[in-house]
Amino acid sequence: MEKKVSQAVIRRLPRYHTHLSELQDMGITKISSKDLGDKMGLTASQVRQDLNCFGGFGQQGYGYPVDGLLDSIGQILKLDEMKSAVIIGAGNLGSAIINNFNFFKNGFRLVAAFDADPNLIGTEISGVPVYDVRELREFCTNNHPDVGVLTMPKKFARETAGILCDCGIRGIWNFTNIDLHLDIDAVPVENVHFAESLMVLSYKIGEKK
Amino acid sequence: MEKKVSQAVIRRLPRYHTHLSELQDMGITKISSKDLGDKMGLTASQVRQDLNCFGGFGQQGYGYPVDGLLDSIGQILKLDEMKSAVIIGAGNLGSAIINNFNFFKNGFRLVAAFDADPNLIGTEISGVPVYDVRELREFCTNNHPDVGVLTMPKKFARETAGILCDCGIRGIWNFTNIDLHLDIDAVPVENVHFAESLMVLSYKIGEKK
DNA sequence: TAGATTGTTAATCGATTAACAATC
DNA sequence: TAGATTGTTAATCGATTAACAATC
Repeated sequence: MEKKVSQAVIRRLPRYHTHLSELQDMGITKISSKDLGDKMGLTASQVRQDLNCFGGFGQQGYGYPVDGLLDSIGQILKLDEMKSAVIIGAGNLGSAIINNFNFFKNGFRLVAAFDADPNLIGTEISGVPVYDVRELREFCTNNHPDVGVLTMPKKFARETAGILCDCGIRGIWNFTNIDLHLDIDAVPVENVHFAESLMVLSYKIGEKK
Repeated sequence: MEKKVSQAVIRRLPRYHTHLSELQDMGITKISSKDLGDKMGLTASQVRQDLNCFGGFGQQGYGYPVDGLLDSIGQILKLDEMKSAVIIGAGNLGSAIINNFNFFKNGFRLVAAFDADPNLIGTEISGVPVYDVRELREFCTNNHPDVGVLTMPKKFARETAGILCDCGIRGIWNFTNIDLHLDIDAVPVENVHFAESLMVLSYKIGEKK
């Protein structure tokens, strides 16, 4: 497992996980690299290369066991190690994520939300308490959450990311339209940029004409 | 402009747009490929290669004019051509997107929302009327929206995508955790997969340890 | 055993980086 | 003019695909 795994492979891992889950739900117990590749739009060769970055999960002449492979990928993605998260920004987007997103299924427990709005502070959203954002630093110092979810207005994003990093956050899940990519090299950042995604769609539509 | 532009370049275009906007807001009028690359975490060479897929926007010995380049990239992304969109699913996530996301800024007008909940049907969310999802097909046939935004429960995603394609939709912006990539080759799909993003973050955190 | 399909090495393809002449 | 920086070609690097021996 000592070869360096490329970014491209890492980004495909969650897709393997999703598709294998689907197969499991359908009661399928084994799958060949050919069939899995067809389902995902990859070549059989690529599927085998990808999986072999992490180990030999298959069996010659047979294929891959769905259950076993799903478990293994879950472990590679560390979905089995429970982590804690806080969310900063409990407005529309923040509360939508709190209410809708299944943190637990992805190995996370959402322990607290933070906001500046006095009408929200002190309430609960789907069982998650909303605290005053001014208490963020103290809370993190005491409770060292693993991940910070950024759903506040983007002008506060850098400042908030700074506080989280000060307190030893291990990762940032960024929903603001700001490029946090490079600023904080030490802490991994994953961006969910709605606008970028829609712009790409706009471009693709233009190409079709 | 006849060279085929790679997927990798296309995905960087929105980032150029975002960063150039930022520069413009700061009152900066020109930028070199070196400085823009530093800001974005790319090499100067890559910046020049990327931009030259679409034309020579710079000037030797000077650099790139921020305003002009921003405009040009906006045109490449077709942000200047107004398109219409409908959103299917006006629950938590759907309403969060309706309320928060600036469609107009990205060249879109959100003309209608659809839902199955009788409590929502007939209401308005941020000025967008919510219709019965059973009227989706008729509405699209009559109004031919350009893009469909999928924010309904994932079990209805494929069926809904089918209806939209029947009615000649030009693009799909998919927020459900389903891989619509390949099903409908003719219609471009852009996925916003929260879960995949968080799984990648989980993996990266695991790597750091 | 024969057929199927993996794991893995080699070949190809494409994307990034480096280099440099052109030119503002 | 001299300095800076582009546009573009060539070199390098990495990722995908093809091929095939190993083996279930």
